[in-house]
Amino acid sequence: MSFSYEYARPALTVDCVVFGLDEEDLKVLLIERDLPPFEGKWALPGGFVRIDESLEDAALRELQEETGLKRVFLEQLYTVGDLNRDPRERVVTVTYFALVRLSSHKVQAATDARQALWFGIDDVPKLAFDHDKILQMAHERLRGKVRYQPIGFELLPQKFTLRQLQNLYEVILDRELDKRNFRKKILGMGMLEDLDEVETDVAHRAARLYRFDRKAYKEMTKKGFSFEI
Amino acid sequence: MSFSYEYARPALTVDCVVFGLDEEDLKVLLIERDLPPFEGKWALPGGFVRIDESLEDAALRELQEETGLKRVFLEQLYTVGDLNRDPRERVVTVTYFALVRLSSHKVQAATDARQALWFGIDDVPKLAFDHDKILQMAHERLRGKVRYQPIGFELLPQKFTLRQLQNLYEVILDRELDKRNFRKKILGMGMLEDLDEVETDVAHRAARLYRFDRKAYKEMTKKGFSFEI
DNA sequence: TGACTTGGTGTCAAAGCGACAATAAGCTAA
DNA sequence: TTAGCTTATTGTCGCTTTGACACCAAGTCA
Repeated sequence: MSFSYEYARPALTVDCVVFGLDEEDLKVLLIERDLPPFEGKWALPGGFVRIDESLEDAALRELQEETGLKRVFLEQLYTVGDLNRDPRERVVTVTYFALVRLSSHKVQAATDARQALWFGIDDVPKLAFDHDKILQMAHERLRGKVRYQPIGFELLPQKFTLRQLQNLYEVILDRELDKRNFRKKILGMGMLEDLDEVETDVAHRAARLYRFDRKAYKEMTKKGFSFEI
Repeated sequence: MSFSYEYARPALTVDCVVFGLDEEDLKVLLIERDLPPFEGKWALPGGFVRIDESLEDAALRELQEETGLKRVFLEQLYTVGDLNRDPRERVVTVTYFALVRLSSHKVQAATDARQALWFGIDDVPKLAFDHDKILQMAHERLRGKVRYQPIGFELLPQKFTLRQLQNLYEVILDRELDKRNFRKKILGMGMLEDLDEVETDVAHRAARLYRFDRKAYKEMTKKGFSFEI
């Protein structure tokens, strides 16, 4: 069976840049390709869009098929359609990006992928296609977004310490923040719920645990509050 | 002649949201469709991507063909691929948005369009396809962007008065700004060149003319300056 | 020349920002 | 038991930025 059209059509794919936080390092999820072209090379998880699924559904499906990741929140990033980005033929790809809690997602390679692995953002090898460029764009978007949207919380465990939160911002923004000013600012926003618990199994004074208060945050944005770090 | 593929492929199009400023109103460029579907309805200029042109080239070509507009600066906005957004078949569209000086661009309908016209942003009729949604998204992007990037200058004549600039921000942000504070802030940024000229043909005291100093602005951003209104 | 319209300017109080250091709590090892 | 180590927690102060606010200047027109 085949499909015919009056004019040539580019193939349409989706690719996903998934970020995670592992203790103190920002990581990105990559797969090792099991098919040509670029067989054996590392690449972003992704694949062809089927005619009867939305773009986001395609991205979610490919992500699950190739890495085992389910139910992540995807945000569209950019659509790349340069003429020779795929050696086979004209391919246009819609890219997505996502943030996940590394600890709560087991990854496992499957269809079309030999392996799925988390790479430290500074240890990413040369990627297939123009995926380096896409990854770079996603990284920039992350840096930009984290400053005015509370997306950092997607990357942390549900319960976290202020030190973890600050560390996350320092890793993503790639600069140090003053501990006192950071705490003052974040706590002053009133969107952290103090759980009245402390962390355990640390060899020093235990820090208090907090939780992101989604409801409070929504209320605040409705009233014109604007998050900013 | 026809083209066959093993799997069904969505058609790929581009659509453009072009904003302009007319004295005091924000306008958007629309075309009246001359072909089914939605023949006779107003829509965003756009059309099919050819197999041998980049997405942006396609957008520029369609814009020129349908409205006569040339050499505009396009920025990619979003890619829409819902299943039934086109009654004919599955169509995925990559949307772009642009800002132009209304005065320096004559528009004229051509291919596939009966007319090309500027509509006040509040007087836009019901559009073909899901173009209403796309326009709304573009409008939000514009509002968001204008606050932290000096894009407003794309919409004004090269020489402009501070009143014109302030009016632009008021129209886009949809709120009034304090004249003194606005001038203090904008002039304090040091990216306006005082031309030592005044406007003419006004029935009151003539205002000084300024020009956006692109070079100074670039220097400043290099040094970490961040534009913000 | 007087009335009208818009252009252009400065101050002050409040809030927010960044720089800065000392004590508290809990663990470990002697 | 205690000394020492590590990290948690907290507040002040000066500076800058922000937003509120009102009057005179310049030019046109009748």
